[in-house]
Amino acid sequence: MNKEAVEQYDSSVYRTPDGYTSDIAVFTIHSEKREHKPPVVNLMLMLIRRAEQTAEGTPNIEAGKWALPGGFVQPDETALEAAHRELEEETGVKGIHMKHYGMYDRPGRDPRGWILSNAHYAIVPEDLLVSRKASDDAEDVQLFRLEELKTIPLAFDHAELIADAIREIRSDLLQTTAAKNFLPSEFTYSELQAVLLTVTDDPAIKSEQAFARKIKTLPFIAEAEGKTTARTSKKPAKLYKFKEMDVIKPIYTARY
Amino acid sequence: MNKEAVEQYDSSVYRTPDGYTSDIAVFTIHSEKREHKPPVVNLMLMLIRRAEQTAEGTPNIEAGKWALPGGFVQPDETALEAAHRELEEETGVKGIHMKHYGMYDRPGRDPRGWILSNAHYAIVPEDLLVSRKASDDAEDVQLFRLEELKTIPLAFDHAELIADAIREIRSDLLQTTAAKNFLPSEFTYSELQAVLLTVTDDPAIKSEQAFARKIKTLPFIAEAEGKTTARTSKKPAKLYKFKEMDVIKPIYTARY
DNA sequence: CTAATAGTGTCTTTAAGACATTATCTC
DNA sequence: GAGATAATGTCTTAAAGACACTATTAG
Repeated sequence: MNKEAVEQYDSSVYRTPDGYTSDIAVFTIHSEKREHKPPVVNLMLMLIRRAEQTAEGTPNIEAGKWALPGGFVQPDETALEAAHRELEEETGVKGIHMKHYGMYDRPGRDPRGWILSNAHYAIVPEDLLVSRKASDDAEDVQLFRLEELKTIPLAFDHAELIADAIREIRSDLLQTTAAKNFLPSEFTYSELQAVLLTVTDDPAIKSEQAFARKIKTLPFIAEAEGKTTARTSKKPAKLYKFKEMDVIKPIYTARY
Repeated sequence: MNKEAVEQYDSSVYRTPDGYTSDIAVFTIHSEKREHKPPVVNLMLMLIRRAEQTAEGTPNIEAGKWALPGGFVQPDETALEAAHRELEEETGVKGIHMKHYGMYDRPGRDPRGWILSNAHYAIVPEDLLVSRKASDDAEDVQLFRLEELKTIPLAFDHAELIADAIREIRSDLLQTTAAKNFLPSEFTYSELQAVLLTVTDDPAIKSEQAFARKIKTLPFIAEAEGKTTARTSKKPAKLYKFKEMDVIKPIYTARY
């Protein structure tokens, strides 16, 4: 590295952003048990309601509207690290799957100035969200079904961030092995199927028999030899697990 | 919007980034004709050699190393707009396909300070790059085959940006209709096949007969009725075009 | 026994894979 | 006619789709 060059560099010739934030679209799958009927399984998004006042007691921007959790990135961390830190501060959840999916930098998107947002989506198993920090007022943190999102007031350009997050998680669930982040390490065919059905109505995935057969032939899924569980039905069901491998299925071919 | 809140907001309580840059991985497909043999077709990446001195005459950081073209984003534009502007300034090329694929913000990635890089990849048909601006010294702008990239000195963390760009364009070419950006609006099966073969060796794509048959059944490709061209062979070949549609092919199913 | 999910048998239909053959044109 | 790419014919094999049927167990 050229030391002289570093010292001579004058960043003041360029205008610099007024802030760099990390936002998180936290998804979970909510399963609602019903008597004598299969459970209603839904993909849900966690939003927080912006407070009327800031911590300093001044009126808060976009107060009362719903927003993705997030906050300013510190100079000694990446936005991904900030997202993990903020999600833990907000919900007590840590160690979950998180992925960058977009960058939002349209001039005027935030009235406070030139503020960049690095957007991530997170996948959180439902049970982790239930054991949420007591410090959060339940009124201000809420899970929404995806259809509900059109009907509530959203802060800043978060309607756009959310629409993009949904598109991203949908394609990741169907085209990568991302579904594993909603599941225990060993799972039944019907558990995997339930995750996929939150984002698709493909008949080949909808049919129990077809899917139960298909899962055995998928190169990225292995049987957990000999293991079964009765957690999804009275009859014990075989357990499967994801293999560690990259999957690219070209749209131009049929097989793997 | 809450006006009082805007005025009371004090951005100085947070440290702000020292710069926001937009970088571009410019890909093109180079086709080298040979006598009595099929042409050698390769995916190539354009890089620029960093000057010894800045425009102000001071020593340049990372001078002499190869880097992705790019530069600082202005407050009145998005990084995507900046990428288009910079690519035109650099190569005279405009109106081409450009896509965000990553954000690079690791502390220390740029010795000049806390500098964020919003990375894009661009797809440029080869003939547009040939008519490059004369103002560029040919020595300092060069196309590299992907294998060559391991052997040349790269500036900053651009080795990482480039590796991610290659992964992204590879998966986009195979899993989306991105290949259309390397092709004329109407193309033969062998032209599409040549594009795909730059990023895959899938036997179903490699075989002429198999691919010529398969292209007729793809739901996102239509025949250009009655039209043919002889530009790829002595025998006139049918022309095809991409339909305007989203394609998601789940890894869990066989058909569309 | 009933109800529910798990899992198999089997037949039909469709598509993939392989390989040979024909078509069209330039040189 | 040689040589190149384009395109089809046809046979074999594998997989998808459909539907009936069996298995296991809680209540």
